[in-house]
Amino acid sequence: MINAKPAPSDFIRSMIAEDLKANKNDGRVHTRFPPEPNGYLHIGHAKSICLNFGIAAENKGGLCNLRFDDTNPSKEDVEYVESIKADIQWLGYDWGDRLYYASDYFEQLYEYALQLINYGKAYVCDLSLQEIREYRGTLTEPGRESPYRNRSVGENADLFKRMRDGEFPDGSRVLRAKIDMASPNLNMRDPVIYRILHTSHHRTGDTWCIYPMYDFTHGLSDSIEGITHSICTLEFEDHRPLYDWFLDELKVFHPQQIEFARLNLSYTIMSKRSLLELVELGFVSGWDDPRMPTIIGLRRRGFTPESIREFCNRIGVAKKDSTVDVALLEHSLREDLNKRAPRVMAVLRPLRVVIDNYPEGKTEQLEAINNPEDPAMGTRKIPFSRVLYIERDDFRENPPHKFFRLTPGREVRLRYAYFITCVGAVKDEKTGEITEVHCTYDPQTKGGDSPDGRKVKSTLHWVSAEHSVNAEVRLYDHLFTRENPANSKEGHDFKSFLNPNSLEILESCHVEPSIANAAPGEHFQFERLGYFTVDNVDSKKRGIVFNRSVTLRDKWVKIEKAQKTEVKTAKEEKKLERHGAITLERKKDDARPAEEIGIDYFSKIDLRVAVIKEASHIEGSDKLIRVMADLGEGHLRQIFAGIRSAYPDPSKLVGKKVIVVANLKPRKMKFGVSEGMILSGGQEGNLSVTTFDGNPLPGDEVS
RNA sequence: UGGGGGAUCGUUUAGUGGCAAGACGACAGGUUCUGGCCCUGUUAACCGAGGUUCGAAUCCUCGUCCCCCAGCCA
Repeated sequence: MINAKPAPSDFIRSMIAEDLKANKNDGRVHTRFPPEPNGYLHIGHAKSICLNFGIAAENKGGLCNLRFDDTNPSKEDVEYVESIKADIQWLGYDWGDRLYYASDYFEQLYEYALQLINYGKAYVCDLSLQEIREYRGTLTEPGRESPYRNRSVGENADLFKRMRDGEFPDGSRVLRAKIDMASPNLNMRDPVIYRILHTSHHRTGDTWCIYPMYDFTHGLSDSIEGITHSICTLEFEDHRPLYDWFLDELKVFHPQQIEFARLNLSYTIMSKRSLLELVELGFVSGWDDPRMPTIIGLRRRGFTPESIREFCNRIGVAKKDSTVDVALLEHSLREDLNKRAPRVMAVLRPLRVVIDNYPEGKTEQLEAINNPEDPAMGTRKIPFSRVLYIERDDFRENPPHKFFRLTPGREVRLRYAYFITCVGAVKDEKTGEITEVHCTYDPQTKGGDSPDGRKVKSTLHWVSAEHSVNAEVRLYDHLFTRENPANSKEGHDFKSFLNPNSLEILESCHVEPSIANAAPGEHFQFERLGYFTVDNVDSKKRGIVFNRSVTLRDKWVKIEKAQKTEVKTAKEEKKLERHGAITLERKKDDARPAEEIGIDYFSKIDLRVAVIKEASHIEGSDKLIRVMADLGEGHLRQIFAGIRSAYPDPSKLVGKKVIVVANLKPRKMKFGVSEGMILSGGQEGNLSVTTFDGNPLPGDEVS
């Protein structure tokens, strides 16, 4: 049973509860999920699915239909119909025998249209597309009535029948509702309800060459199916008067339309159009690319239906536009997989470890717990031998502060195996890269505990070199670098924020032998790394492939990051102060003196490498230089820098690599908008910008 | 400048005239054979200005800001 947890409460559910109390609709609750089969379902649709099917499930006798809104054959396809059905089922919902298509109602819809004509409430209009637009008026001016508005009922009926019979070409005529061309609601200015489209429909074939529009179709389909609550997204709010108008004029059963805010997720996009673009332009491998917010993409990535449903439960339903933090989605997955995923050991970036005092050729089978969260999942055996692999990240020749892992002279635990002590490291003389680490083990610590109560500061995962299985692992990160790529304030195209590091493929990973034959879709926790799922597309072809579904929360990366920014800020703080460039605003109640500004503020400063493409003096300013800088964003930024005194010939700056504070609020100046700040320092008289000699790329983060 | 909607911790959602609550995040600590899980604590909000009231996030007035609408798309 879905929704075992207490049902969430929201304004829609309260509304339905009120209706039930008033015995509206004879106590029936009947919803529907009405996708248009013109694309794949995404997490935003999941919200709607969970809402509609959820409400039906929560109410006694409640039902939810699946109805395809297939009124535009030029965009729709059976491929999408099938994928949508599969996705809903995978999410765990069941429409029973109530699978419908708006196209099932075409004949009845046609009759309704004829009825409207007979009531004098609809007319055939011969205006062109362009003319209809002109006659509609604007947001502030009323529209004008079509010269065809007052055709007789007989003529309208005749013309409409002939439209159906295919006598007229596409675009030559439409059927319009006769409402009010002066209505402040544009939707009520004689909306089109039928258009001519000589296009084959994926279900009705060539039976029809006229197709009904959404507004006409949707409400009447709801009515035909006896839907009590027709739940849709906010943008249809101003369509509600029209929804109501059709039902009232035709005097048929009148469902209630209720609108809620669609889901937006940080670091991704949700519009079908944009998603399609990513697929068609090849920025992703397909609708099922594990970085896509599509249901099929999330599924391939390793999300479970339970985690998605739980997520939908948590985000709530309201009318406020919102962007949910993707961290909440990730949290829901971790929470689910923590309970269910078996733990295994896998080494992604292998470093060879030789246990010098372990007998050559010997193998031991050590017992490991499958899931500490669920003892019922039992134990398994894993092979141990003299040569092992550990994670490269788990060894440091010169350990930073708070690094607890393996380092020369230090003893650590190999999970479920032995304590080992590092006695040496082999380096590639040319590159300086560590190629092998030598250790000794303490036979007394077999199983991972020391009889003398000795403690170690960390436990490492490992695999036996000889027994491990090679695997490919794909690491994913957010598809976009911006929280809200779709609506950038600067008006950039969402594609300019694609994250170049959203996919990293690791080909020489080693996993423990127990999962050599894991089935596609199986979930595991790779201890200390994250949750991984066997890829269901590429695994068969080329050996086993794992997708990283989500990382484990990781305190060490936070410590490491904090250490880096500490160094960075200590250096940069001075420069910024000297330049007098940044005044950090303190909160009202913040009692700290200004000189004790917290490190948090500085960790938010985004320093980027930029190449200066143009530099020129500005007429009317003896201090500023105007610079166009490339930060690798696909466009140049205009920056005004107060460095003219140091650069009488600004062209010297062209081609120089400099550091730019990239995340400052664009500042309007007399000469234009300044989109950043160039780091510079020095005393009066020897001021200069900070430049680079190495080979950093534009947009590289400076730390 | 017309119409329709919306503003509560960083994010999200409760609270509808009587103690501003939870979740995620962030931060700090405890525990630990996963720097995971778990536990504890800290941080942090009613868009603004008036008014009504013993008492306002909630009711009233006037503002401000944000979203949607000018497809023969849905």
